[in-house]
Amino acid sequence: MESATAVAKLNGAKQITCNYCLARKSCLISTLNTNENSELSSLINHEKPMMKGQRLFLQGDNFQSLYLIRSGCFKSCIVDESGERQVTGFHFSTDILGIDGIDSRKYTCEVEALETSSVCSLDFDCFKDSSLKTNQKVYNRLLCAVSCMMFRESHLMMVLGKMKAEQRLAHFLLDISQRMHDRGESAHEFRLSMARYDIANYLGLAVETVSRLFKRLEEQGLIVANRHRVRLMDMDGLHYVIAGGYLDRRVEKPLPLTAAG
Amino acid sequence: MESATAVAKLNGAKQITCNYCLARKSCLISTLNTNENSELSSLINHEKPMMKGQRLFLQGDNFQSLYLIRSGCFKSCIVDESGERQVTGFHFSTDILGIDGIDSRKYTCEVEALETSSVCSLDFDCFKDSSLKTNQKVYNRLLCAVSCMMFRESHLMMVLGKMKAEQRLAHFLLDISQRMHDRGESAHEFRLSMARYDIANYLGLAVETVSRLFKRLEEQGLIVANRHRVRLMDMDGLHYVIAGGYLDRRVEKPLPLTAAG
DNA sequence: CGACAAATTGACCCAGATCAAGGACGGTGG
DNA sequence: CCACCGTCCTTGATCTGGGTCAATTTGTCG
Repeated sequence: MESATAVAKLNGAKQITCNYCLARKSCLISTLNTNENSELSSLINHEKPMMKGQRLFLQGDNFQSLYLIRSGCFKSCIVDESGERQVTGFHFSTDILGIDGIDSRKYTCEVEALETSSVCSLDFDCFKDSSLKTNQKVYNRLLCAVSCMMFRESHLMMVLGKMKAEQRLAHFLLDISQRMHDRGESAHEFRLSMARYDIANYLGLAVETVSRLFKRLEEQGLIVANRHRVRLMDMDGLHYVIAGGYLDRRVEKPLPLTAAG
Repeated sequence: MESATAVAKLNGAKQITCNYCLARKSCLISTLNTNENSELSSLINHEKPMMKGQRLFLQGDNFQSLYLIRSGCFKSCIVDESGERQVTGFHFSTDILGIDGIDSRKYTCEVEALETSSVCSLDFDCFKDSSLKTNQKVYNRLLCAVSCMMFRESHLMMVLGKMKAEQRLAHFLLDISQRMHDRGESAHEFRLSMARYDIANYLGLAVETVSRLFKRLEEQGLIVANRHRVRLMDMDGLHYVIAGGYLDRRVEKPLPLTAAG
C-alpha cells in the first residue's frame, strides 16, 4: 500500500556510505565512487530499508530514479486492466530497477519487496547529465546492464514458450542458483523469498503444479526443499531435466526385476 | 547459411543516403543526420539488401555493430544446446537489432530476414565514442529504445505466462497491428511475413493450434485471414477476446429463439 | 507440370488446470 | 507461553485445452 516514489522523498538516511555496502563490488557506480569521490556519489541516495510487502514504485508512477538494490529481494510485475498480475522478474542485490521507465517517463511495472530490503536511488536526469559529462564509463555500464537484462529475458521466453512444467521449475532453480553464485553466495543452498504463488505466476503455472513439482524433484533426488529453504543436490541432474531427460524417474523405486529381464 | 557479420563487410553500397530512407522519420540517428551532417553519418553503413532466409548475424558471433532496420521484416531467435530454436521477436523498420550483444560482446541470438530486407549498420564502439563526445542526444535515444524494448518484452511475458491460446493469438495480431500503425501503415490490413511455424513457436503453441485459431477468429467474424494476408475486422472484438471475452462464439449461429424468451 | 514445403483438418490423449480438502506455518493477542 | 486465526502450502480427484500423430490440401518454385 505504501506508495511508490514516496520512498524516494524521505531521504534522511544520507549517513550510510557506499564503503560498507555489500553490493559494492558489482554496483553500477561503486568502483568510481571509491576511487575518486566523484560528483556521482552525491547523486546516490541511500534509502532507508523497506519492509516486506512494501512497494518501491507502482505501475504508472512518474519515473524519476533508477534504483540499485543494496540487499534483499524484490519482485516486479505488470498489472492488466482487470487487475491481474503477471510477475515479470525477481531481483537481488546489484540489480537495477526502473529502467523500463526511461522511455515513457512512467514506470511500466510495479516493484515490491519480498523481504526486508534496501536500495539506493539515483535521480536519472542528474545521473545522465553528470555521467555523460564527467564519467562516461558509468553510462556505459548502465547500457551493459540493460543488454544483460535483455539476454536474461530472451532466455526466459525459451522457458515459457517451449519448456514443460518440470523443465521450467528446474530452469528457475538453476537460474536463481547462478545468480546467488554471482553474488558470492552458495549456489547449492539458498533461500527462496518469494511465495509459491509468485513462482507459479512467474513460470505460467498453477500453484498446485509448482507444489507437486517441488515434490517430484525431491523424489528424484535432485533437490531438497522445505518451504523457502532449498538445497540443490544434483545440479547435473537438473540440467538433464531441462534438456528433456528423465521425465518421471523415481529414485527410491527402481523397476522390480522380472523374469523377462 | 550466409553467415553473419560477413554482411557487414561487403560495404560498397555507400551511395545510398539517408535522405530517401523510408525509416528516416523515426530512425535512431536520422533527425540529427539531416540537420547537421554530423560525423555520425559517416558511421552509418547502408548495407545492401538481404534476401529472405539470410542471416544478419548468428548466435555467438562477435558483436561489432548495431543494426537499424530500413525495410523488411526479421525474426530473432535463440538456439539451445540441442539446436532447438525459440523465436524471441519479430522486427520491422526502425527497430534496432544487436543490443543484446553490447554486454557480452557476442550476439546472444540470431537474426534472419523473413523477406527481402535492408539494414544500416553502426559500428558500436565508434558510435559510442562519437555520440558521447559530440551528440549525447543520440546516446539517449538508444537508451530509450532499449527501455521501450524492455516494456514490450515484459508484456510478452504476460502473454506467454497467463493467456490462453486464443488470447495469445489475438494479442499477437493487435501487437503487429499497432506496430504497423506506428510506422504509418494500415492497422487493419497487413502482411504477416512470418510462417505459421514461427508464430506458433513465438507464442509457445503448436502450428496446428495456430492454424485452428486463425480459423476460429475468422468464424467469430473478428478477422479475415488468407495465409500471409490478414485483415482485422473487429479490433474491439479482439480486445474483448484478450480480456477473456467470448471464448467460443460462432458468428453465423446465433442462439435460436425459444418460448422461454 | 511435378515435387516439396507450408498449411489445414481430424482423431485421440495427456499434462497440467481447476475444484475441493486438509495441513503447516507465522503473527497476534491474551 | 500457548491458543487462535489467516495465509500459504500440500495433496487428491477430476476435467479439458491444446499437444501429438496422421492424412490431406494448398501453395510455391524449379
